[in-house]
Amino acid sequence: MNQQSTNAIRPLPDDLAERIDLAAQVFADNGLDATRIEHLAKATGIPRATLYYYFPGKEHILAHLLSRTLRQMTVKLSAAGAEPGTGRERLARLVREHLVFIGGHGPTYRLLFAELGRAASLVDIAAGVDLAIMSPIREALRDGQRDGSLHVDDIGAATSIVYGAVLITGMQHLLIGSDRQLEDRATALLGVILSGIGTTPKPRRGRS
Amino acid sequence: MNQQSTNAIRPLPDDLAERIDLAAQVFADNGLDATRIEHLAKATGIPRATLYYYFPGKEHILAHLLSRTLRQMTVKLSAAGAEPGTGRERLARLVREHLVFIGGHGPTYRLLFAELGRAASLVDIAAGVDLAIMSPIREALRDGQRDGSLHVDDIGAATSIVYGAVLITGMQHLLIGSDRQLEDRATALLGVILSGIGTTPKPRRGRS
DNA sequence: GCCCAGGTTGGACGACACGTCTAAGCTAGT
DNA sequence: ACTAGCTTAGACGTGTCGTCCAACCTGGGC
Repeated sequence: MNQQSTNAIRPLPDDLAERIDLAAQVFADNGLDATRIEHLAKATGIPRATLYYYFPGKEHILAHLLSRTLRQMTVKLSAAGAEPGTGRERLARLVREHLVFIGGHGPTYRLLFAELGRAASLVDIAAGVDLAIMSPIREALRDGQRDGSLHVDDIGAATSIVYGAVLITGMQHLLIGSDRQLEDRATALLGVILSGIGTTPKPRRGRS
Repeated sequence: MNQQSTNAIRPLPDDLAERIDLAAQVFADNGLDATRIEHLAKATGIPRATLYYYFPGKEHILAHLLSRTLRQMTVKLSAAGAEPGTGRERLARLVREHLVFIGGHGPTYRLLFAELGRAASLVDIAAGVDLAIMSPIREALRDGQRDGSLHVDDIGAATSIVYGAVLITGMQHLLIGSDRQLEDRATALLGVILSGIGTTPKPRRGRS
């Protein structure tokens, strides 16, 4: 299925498909409202008339970038979730690959984040996020429960926790930066998610 | 400190301050770009010229709404976190009050979410979120570690996990809806966060 | 080499929206 | 009665989006 057809009027030539990616930084820096078509033309090297030859308008260019980002995440995280291993190992891989994706796709990821909060979006971000991000997590949790590597009473809550933790950590990384490597953060996050932060009425608690 | 002065040109009369809140739904439904001043005038009952008498422009009206929402959250969550109790009890209260806030402030909460992803915002949302949301969580975790009601090795990671879980759960509630009460979701979330989802090499794991 | 269809593009243009400004009427205090 | 500030409609200038036209380029077919 050629999903880009909903945002582009016609298939994009290869070099134009490459260059349009440069629009992501402009949108991320300015937001849809303050981004001018002239800005996009300058940043991408694609003349205005050519942009309108391929896209119905500014918002469709943004939608194209978001759809493409969701597809990339779907491919990446499905692959990470599908590699052999216990549910726990797959979950660890998902958390790490997701944070690495965020680290490597800062502008487009912030666009996705902003768009999730916007009702009038041309892209069904919520559906895309469910497919690309939450389904692999859910699968790993379910399989982990089955293979004994995880203990999950409430898969829905656990899915929200894992995704939420990655999202906030990723956004902090993008907005604030950090000396900690994303891989280290992934390990720390997963450690706390697995161990929990509760205490049980036991004389001594062993570290796992 | 009158924080609204950075977004309003002059203090707002009481009835105007009330009516401007109605703009939140318009912004949430349409986004900044597609929201027209005329839309805002219609929804709030405040004429265009009056809006410009009090605000420098459309974006400042949005900024006003966001700042006010952050202040409300700061008040609400600081209070929830400051009530007497163990760290664990305060954390439970914070999670519940936060979700309840989301339930009662859908439009403005989605605006905050969208704005966090937008670089060109007039409001330092990241700073506002840290003050309003993450600080109370951090405090509760720290105190829980001290009073023995919680066991937290990595407070930064745990803070991201708690806030992220609430955020995703709240957004799901807003976007998808649910039959589950927010209070129930809060309880479920906290349960999983406290227990963790890992397994430890023990013959039997007690439920807490 | 010629022809043709489609791609590429600059720039003119109409429509729309933001924000500014003016002026008129209202309100409350003196 | 006067005055200052509030409230507001509507005219206006400017900027931007998106449409359209026309000219040039490119590649394939004959």
